[in-house]
Amino acid sequence: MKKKDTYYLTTAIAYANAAPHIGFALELLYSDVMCRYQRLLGKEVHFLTGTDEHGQKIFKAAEQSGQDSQSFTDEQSAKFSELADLWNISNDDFIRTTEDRHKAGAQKFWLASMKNGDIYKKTYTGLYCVGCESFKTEKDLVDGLCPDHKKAPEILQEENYFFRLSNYQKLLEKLFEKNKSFIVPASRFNEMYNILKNGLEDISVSRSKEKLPWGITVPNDPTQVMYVWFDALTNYITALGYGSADETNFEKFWPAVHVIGKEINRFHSLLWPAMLMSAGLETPKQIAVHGWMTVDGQKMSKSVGNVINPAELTAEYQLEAVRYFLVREIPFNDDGDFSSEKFRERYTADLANGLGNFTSRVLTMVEKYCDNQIPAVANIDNNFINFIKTEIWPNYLKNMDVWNFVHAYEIVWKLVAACDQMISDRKPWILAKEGKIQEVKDLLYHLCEALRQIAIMIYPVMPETSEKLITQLGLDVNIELSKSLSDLQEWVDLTVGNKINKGEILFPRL
RNA sequence: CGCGGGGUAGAGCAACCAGGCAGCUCGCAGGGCCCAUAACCCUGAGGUUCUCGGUUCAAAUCCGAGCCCCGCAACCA
Repeated sequence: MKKKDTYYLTTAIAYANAAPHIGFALELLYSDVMCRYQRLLGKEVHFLTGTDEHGQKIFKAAEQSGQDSQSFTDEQSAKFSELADLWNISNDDFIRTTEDRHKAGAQKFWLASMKNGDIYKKTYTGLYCVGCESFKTEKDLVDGLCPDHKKAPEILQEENYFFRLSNYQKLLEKLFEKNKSFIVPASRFNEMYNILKNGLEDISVSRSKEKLPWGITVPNDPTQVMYVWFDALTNYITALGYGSADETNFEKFWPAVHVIGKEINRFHSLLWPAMLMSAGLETPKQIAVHGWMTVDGQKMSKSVGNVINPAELTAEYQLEAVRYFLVREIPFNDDGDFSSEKFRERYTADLANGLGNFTSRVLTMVEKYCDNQIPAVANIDNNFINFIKTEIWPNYLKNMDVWNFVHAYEIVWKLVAACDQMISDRKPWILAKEGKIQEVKDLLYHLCEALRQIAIMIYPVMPETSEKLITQLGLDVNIELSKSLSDLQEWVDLTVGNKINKGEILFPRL
């Protein structure tokens, strides 16, 4: 089974107990950039996102809102798929854990794991807080009391199903040793590797239905529902049709690259691979762990009141600019800060004064000096071509490949700066006055071609701007974007004589 | 002694692994230009590289001690 031309990427599924958080938008965005890039590389991409809709918190949130759980989650989940549309996310599928295709698959998965002897019943004795309706650990308690309800928890026994995570200690270690980029960045890999080496214990993977009616029923035991994580993680394969009559997509696309936030790394890097091994399936290709966004240097929190609503953010600023800012400013492998001030700075410097102004000056000159047409070139500047070919593209590609979008786009803007500098050096307005019109045309031809290549490089992060640029150069968007990246990065003859379409200013000053 | 990351111009970061003129972006000051969105180009100012000690011809870099910030552990996105 050959899969080298496919690329399957998932975001974590968002827990749908509240309105979408900017952090999830960021995760969607990183994923979208990578998927669009992979499509440019010619891969057949399958991009999945969705919502996680079971568990205690959802059940309670629904109760509080006075709705039944299903209509509550219908409403919540819609907000997330709307966000994906609003942010121009190119996902191919959107899964909800309350869908039948997921529930059926999750149960199949349970049975596969159970058949291998990895799921067993055990009586669990724990400290149960009636107020919270959940078990507490010693560490949760303050002075022996539940911090939320100020009551001592009861000692309660419950029979649950457990997953033999401990069985996979050795196999997981092997997985980690064999593939050092199983988790990126390396710091996250090390974190998990250390936890792993400290030893894994079996974990409880079901709850009594009596206490928690909102979940997927354990196969052959109507008294129990699956623990949300055991349920949720399987979305990555149930969405591909695992366990259904048609497993074509599963065969074709699995295993996945999982894009997740650092807070759920354990579940994805330790529990999930063990679950997959238990069900006799391939482990994920990679876990890519991104950092968090701070606002004005502070952690976002409801009590501070600095939580950013993604829809409000893009209502205030141009979506493409927001996408660029986040990708350029919040490094994938680390935390990064958002502030209006930083946004304006980068917008003005990179988009308005940088790319936008550069586009504008080039197209205006083509209008003015070349009768609005892509000029014919007499002398090719090999230094310039080599610069793009050897300094820009390889660096761009190398960084995009490893989620280093910050550097990849830094490189692209180096090209913009080099072009601006070239205009200053050659002074086309003087050449024009001196009647050296072919020299002007040669220069402008090079600048137009550079602009075309820049349009391709920015496509993953600013697809609409990319298309605008391509159109302005008198090219056909559909034809250009259907070409392979190796063709697109070659220096080509733009269609000489093509009319350019100078449009609106790309990025007006704020 | 739980594990790990970090402290470098006003801000954000690079250089550290493998010691050799401390670099980039933004901001600031001055100059140039007139194709362009008051944009663009050039020059300049600005550093006790957290502290103390050690190794070395030479330390931001290596070693030791300390101070401070942060992440994971702990269903935060």
